[in-house]
Amino acid sequence: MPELPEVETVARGLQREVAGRRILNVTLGKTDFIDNPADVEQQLPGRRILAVERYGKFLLLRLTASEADRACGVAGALLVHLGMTGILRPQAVTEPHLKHTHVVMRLDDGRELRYVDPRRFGRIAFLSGEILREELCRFGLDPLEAGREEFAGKIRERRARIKALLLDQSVIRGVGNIYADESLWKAKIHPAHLGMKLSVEQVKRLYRELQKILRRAIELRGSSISDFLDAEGEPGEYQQHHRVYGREGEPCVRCKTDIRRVIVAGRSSYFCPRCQKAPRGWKRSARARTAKKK
DNA sequence: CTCGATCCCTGGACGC
DNA sequence: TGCGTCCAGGGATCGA
Repeated sequence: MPELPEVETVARGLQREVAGRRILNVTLGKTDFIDNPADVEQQLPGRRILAVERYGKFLLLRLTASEADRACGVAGALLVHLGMTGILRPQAVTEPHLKHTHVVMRLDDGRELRYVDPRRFGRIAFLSGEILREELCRFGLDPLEAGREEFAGKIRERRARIKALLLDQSVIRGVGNIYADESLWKAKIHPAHLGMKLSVEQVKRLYRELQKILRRAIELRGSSISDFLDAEGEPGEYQQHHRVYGREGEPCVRCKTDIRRVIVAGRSSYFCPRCQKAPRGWKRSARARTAKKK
């Protein structure tokens, strides 16, 4: 599932593979995850891909102004969110289309840039000018670019649970369930702690560990849990370094206590009950919630 | 402001 | 083998 390290890996691959290429035409399959399909179909052809960047969990394909109306044409960008199962990569025209191929962009080098996404949890949009600027402004800090003070400020001013804050793209952009749990474990913070209840020391540790984990995961080309592949069609390796994510019932590598899974902020959260002490009141309310549900 | 619930979607795991 | 059921997850949205 593509989070910051996976998207960064894809962005770097695409930058190598397709930056500089011109888009000749666009063919769409299912379009219910595309903001304005007609726009994508009409605006892309003729434009050149200037660069491919990562923005949070989005891929940002910077495009030139269109050839047809260079006089009044505006530069824009194609935003691609891979959702859970999205794969964006260039392939030879001779390669057969995989099932669930929903966007095909013919390039001027004879290849096709293809977007495949079985679950269609992703999003694609062509945006430019002020609209693009506004869209990007909705998101919070990039955890690798943010300073420690800035990061700490954003966390400690909020009463929401730290897990919810890490997942909230308008607070921190790019972190998802895997890297949230991994960094909280490393920093020894229970996911249900409230942002404003964390000590300066705890937030510092979280900032440091989150950055370290993200950087290491990028080096290993991300985590491939089920179907993540990068722009070259290769899986990542960071899943072999997960300490808590997906390891319910296995011993904590620090203290041997069994890893547990609870729902925090509506998401599965893996943690070590010994290394990551629950905040006061959490256990009781968690039990009450489970009981009520039954 | 923060929360949980619900929906979107498909494939994989699991039970019978 | 072949069903049905549950679950995964990011994000939008809605009501409490």
